[in-house]
Amino acid sequence: MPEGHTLHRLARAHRAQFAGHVVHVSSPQQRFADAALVDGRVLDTVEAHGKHLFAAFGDRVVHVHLGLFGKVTMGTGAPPPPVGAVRMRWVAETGWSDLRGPTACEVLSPSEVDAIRARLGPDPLAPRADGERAFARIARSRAPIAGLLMDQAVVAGVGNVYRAEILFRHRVDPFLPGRQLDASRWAHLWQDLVALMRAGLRTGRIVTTERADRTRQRGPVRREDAHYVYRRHGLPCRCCGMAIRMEELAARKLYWCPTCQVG
DNA sequence: GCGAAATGGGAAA
DNA sequence: TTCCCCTTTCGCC
Repeated sequence: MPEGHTLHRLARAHRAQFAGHVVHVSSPQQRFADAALVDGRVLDTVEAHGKHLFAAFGDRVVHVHLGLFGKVTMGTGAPPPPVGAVRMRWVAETGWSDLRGPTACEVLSPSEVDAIRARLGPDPLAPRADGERAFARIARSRAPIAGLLMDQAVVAGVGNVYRAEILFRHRVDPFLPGRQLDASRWAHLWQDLVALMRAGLRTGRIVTTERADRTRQRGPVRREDAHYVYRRHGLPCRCCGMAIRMEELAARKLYWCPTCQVG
């Protein structure tokens, strides 16, 4: 489930399990030849910025981007025999981790990492993320807000689920040009996005149909009740009953309520 | 067993 | 805007 919260969870889990340990890095699938460059080194730390993951082994950094299909499985004890296409495997005395299907899995220098980070917008899950910086770009763009939210140079870490849900929660028309979005409306949306993604970081799920600050107090939300509009195309809006709509925007499916989200 | 879809993004046109 | 890549899972024969 690779939106930003997933990467921050992975960073945290890998720090907890591998930081300070010698890691044996390999590529059972053989498609990550550079594994040898970091194999046997001590892992310093792992950080996430948006949907990018950076694992530092001294001056060599493993950069991972899961893309749409990438997945990580990990465990303690001895690693199981590799099943399927394992691009990268980590094994340490504390456990193991397998990476499958990533868009990117490469070894970079610190300056190459800086270059990637420099082109990313603020990450709502970063400690002092600056929503104003994102708004500065939004406010001078004619592009639809739904597209801007998915642009990692504007906001890093938002994917198709969070963008559809955050727009619904604030009743924003997804096709509204960025420059027509009020600063105060954006400020509320950003604040809510931070809370929502923090809840996702805590729970490992994207649940948007209740207030983010209450997700721990209530019983588990059923899968079919977790979203307002995402993949609810044709189903009645939870607020007005109108059929939720779906349309492709920049090759990604966009879901919204045509009556709740206007103007 | 096969085709489609899935939380992405980069390069090419 | 269109194509292409990555892998697994699910629905439908």
